[in-house]
This record gives sequence, structure tokens and C-alpha cells, in this order.
Amino acid sequence: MTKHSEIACLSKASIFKNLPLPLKKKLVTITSHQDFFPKGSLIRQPLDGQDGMIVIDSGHAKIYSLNEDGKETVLGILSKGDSTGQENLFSQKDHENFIQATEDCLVCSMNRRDFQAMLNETPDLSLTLLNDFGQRLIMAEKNTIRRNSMNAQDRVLDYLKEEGTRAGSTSFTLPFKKKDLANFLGLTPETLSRQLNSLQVAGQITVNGQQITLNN
Amino acid sequence: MTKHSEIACLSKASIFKNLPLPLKKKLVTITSHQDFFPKGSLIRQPLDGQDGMIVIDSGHAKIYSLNEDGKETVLGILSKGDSTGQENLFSQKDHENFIQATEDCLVCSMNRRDFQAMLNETPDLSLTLLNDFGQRLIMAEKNTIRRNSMNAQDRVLDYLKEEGTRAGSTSFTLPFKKKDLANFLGLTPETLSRQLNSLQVAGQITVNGQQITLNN
DNA sequence: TAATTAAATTGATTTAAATCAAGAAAGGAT
DNA sequence: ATCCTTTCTTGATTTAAATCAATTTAATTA
Repeated sequence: MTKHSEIACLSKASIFKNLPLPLKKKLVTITSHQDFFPKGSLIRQPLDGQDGMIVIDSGHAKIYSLNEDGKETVLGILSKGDSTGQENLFSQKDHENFIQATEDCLVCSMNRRDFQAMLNETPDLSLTLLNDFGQRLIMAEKNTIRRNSMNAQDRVLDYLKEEGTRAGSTSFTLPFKKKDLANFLGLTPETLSRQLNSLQVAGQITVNGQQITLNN
Repeated sequence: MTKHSEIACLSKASIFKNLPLPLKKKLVTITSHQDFFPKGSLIRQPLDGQDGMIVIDSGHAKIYSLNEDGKETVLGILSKGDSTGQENLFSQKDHENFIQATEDCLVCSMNRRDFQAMLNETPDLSLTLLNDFGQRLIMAEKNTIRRNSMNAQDRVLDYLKEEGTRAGSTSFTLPFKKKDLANFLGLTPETLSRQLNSLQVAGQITVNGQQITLNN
């Protein structure tokens, strides 16, 4: 593993990519680089003793919680460059969510103690993180609004458009199973299936397995 | 307005209350103290040019958004000591939510530029804020789980218990209109009314106007 | 590649909560 | 106090999405 690829890993993470190079170099020293997780394996789970944050270097993963009766709630999807766990870097409580690799994943991670020490020395890093957190809070609110004021079809369309924007193309592959997407949108797989079909009949989208094309 | 009350204002804000005194003193210098907003008035609204954060010194306020067809989504409720707007302190975008005083309010505020300058000098403050943000993100996830895996009645009960914990008593006054509470929980006022009634019949709570008592 | 398991789709039915409607209670304004 | 407006409640009805059920399709595994 070359130093170059280590810097590259951090540079992919949206949360770090705009940091000045010297800061990145410092971060490299406290980062565990590119651990491999095969598809289906758990990257994090409650009581695993892990307290840091992770960055997805390649592959996809999903974050979910399980309630007492085993019901799963999909809280988010991670793609290349996404990070999660920052919210645990500052609390003493253990995380309570599962993170599962939905494809083979390479993952970079850093632990709480190292990171906190680093934050104390580097105000720039704090500001970057604060900015990122702010964005996430705004996203969370947006999601609440979406769920509160949109019906099934509009939620699906809204998500697909967002995904299209993210992909920078009208054509893209769903980054995870429809089952999980349904849950993420607060729907059942059956309802999602019907809505996708209905949108296709209306000519708004073209669906081909996991491949989606937005028309207009 | 005495210096003492100015410090007191910051000390009430959960986000600042654990800061060391010297830091609080510094913050006081960039804070606008105790602006008065009568019940019903808007503390913040889109395009008002305000870009900072606020702390509620007394009274209650609600945060909500309006979509194109005028539908309101209640995003949160602010009580004494609560703060909001931190998420805007780091982005250049203007805020898009309304904040309305639901009672007469005294509000402290600080603007983006002053605050950012201060952050650069005081890493401790960044850490405190990061911690707070982390908590909020965790709360937002909790809320998603609640909405995804609870029916109307459980959502209401869950909220009431949370409020009871917050109030530190089994008896408390709802901090805002049932109409707004319903919206906040993703319900209609009719459904909330029925669920409160049903919980009372089941002996779980006692309802008297805005006054709620939890039994057991 | 066949066998097995999981995911996705399609149809029929149920249901929880929304909507519609109307009256009662509470808050503000004059 | 009286009027007017908004909120709250209660009942009847509708409806969007969930659930139940059965295939088809796709993905894993042996």
C-alpha cells in the first residue's frame, strides 16, 4: 500500500477532500487504510467496541437499525467517498446501528481518541467537520419534509431525481437493493415496485433491473 | 441589561452551558442579548438576511417549513435554552425555515461572521459544537426510526414519555398547540385527538387541555 | 449447471390513518 | 360582554398504502 493511495483514500472522502495537503498528511498517520469487507459482512455493529468514523473507499454499504422485534430501518446508504460515524467521535456512548457491506468494500477508519487529539491541534479540521455536520442536519430536515408532505410516488421520484443529480447523469444504477430503497423511503417493496412501474408507464422513467433512466 | 444576565443567557443554552467561563465571556461580546418577540411573531423567516444562530432565553417557538402549496411541516419545537441555526453558521446558503414565537420570547443571537471568526480562535468551542451536532444527528435518526416503525398511538406515547423525561415530571404542559404537535409527529390533529383519548381511556395518561399526566 | 434461497413483481384484500363534515370549546379582538 | 376566529373534538366515510398470497426472476451455493 503506497503513501499515495493513502492520501487518495482521504481525498475521496467528501468530508476531507478540501483539506489542505499538510492536514491530510497528518490524518493519514492516524488512519487505518483500506480494510477489506466482503459483500454481506458487517463493517460495524453494536457492542463491537469500535468508536471511530469510517470512510468508504470502494463499494457500497447500508446503515440500519434493528428494533426489539427485529424490524429493520434503513437509515442511509454509503457509496464511495461517503463517511459515517462522525457523530460518535464526540460522545462516550456506543453506536447502536449496523453497517453492512452490500458489495465488497474497502474501508478506511480512524478511532475516537486519535481523532479527538488531532481535532484539538487543528481548528481547520473542526470547521470542515462542522460544515459537514450542518449539511447533514439540513438533509435530515429535508427528509422529514419529504416524508411529511409527499405521497409514495412523489417520494420515489424525488429520490430518483436526487440520485440522478448525484450521479451527474439521467441514467444510473440504483446503489442498493430495491428492498432497502423501499425501507429507506418509508415504503414496502410492493409499493415501490408498483410506483416504479407506474412512473414507467407514465413515461417519466425507464426501469431495467437496477438501471434507471430519467426521461426529461 | 447587566453583564450577569448576559452570561446567564449563554449559560442557559445547553450548547454553551459547559464552556469554561473565559470562553463564555468572549461569546458575550459577539452576542445580541434578549431581543423581544411577541407571541405569534416570526423570529426568523426565509430571505430575512439573518444568517446566525439563536438561543431561546425564555418562551417557546416552533420551527417549520412551507412547501409550494402552503403545506406546513413542523420540524421542531424550541424551549428555554434550546438553540437552532448552528447548521447555517457554516454554509453560505440562506436558511429556508420559519421560526415563530408561540409565546412571548426573549432571544439571543449571534451572526455568522463573528461566530466563525471566534471558532477559528477557540478550538474548544468547535469541539463543544461538534458534540452537540453529533447528538442532533443521532436524534434525527431516532426520529426516522420512530416514524418508520411505530403506529400513531405509539408515536404519541413515545413523545409524551420523552417530554415527561425532559420536564423531569410525570405531569407537564404541552409546550405547543396540539395541531403543531400532530404535525410534528406526522399525524393529523384528528388522529392525535383520538389517540390521546384512547390512551386516556386505557388509563395510560390523563389529559386536561394542554396538561398531561403520565400514569406509571 | 442444478438446486436452493432471496428479491422482485403482480393481484386481491384489509386496514390505519386521512379526509370530510359539523359542532363544541377556547382565544382574541372590538 | 359579544362577536369572530381558530383550535379541538367526535363521527362517518374514503383512500393510499400495507398486508396477504402466489409467481416470476435473480442471485447464491453446492
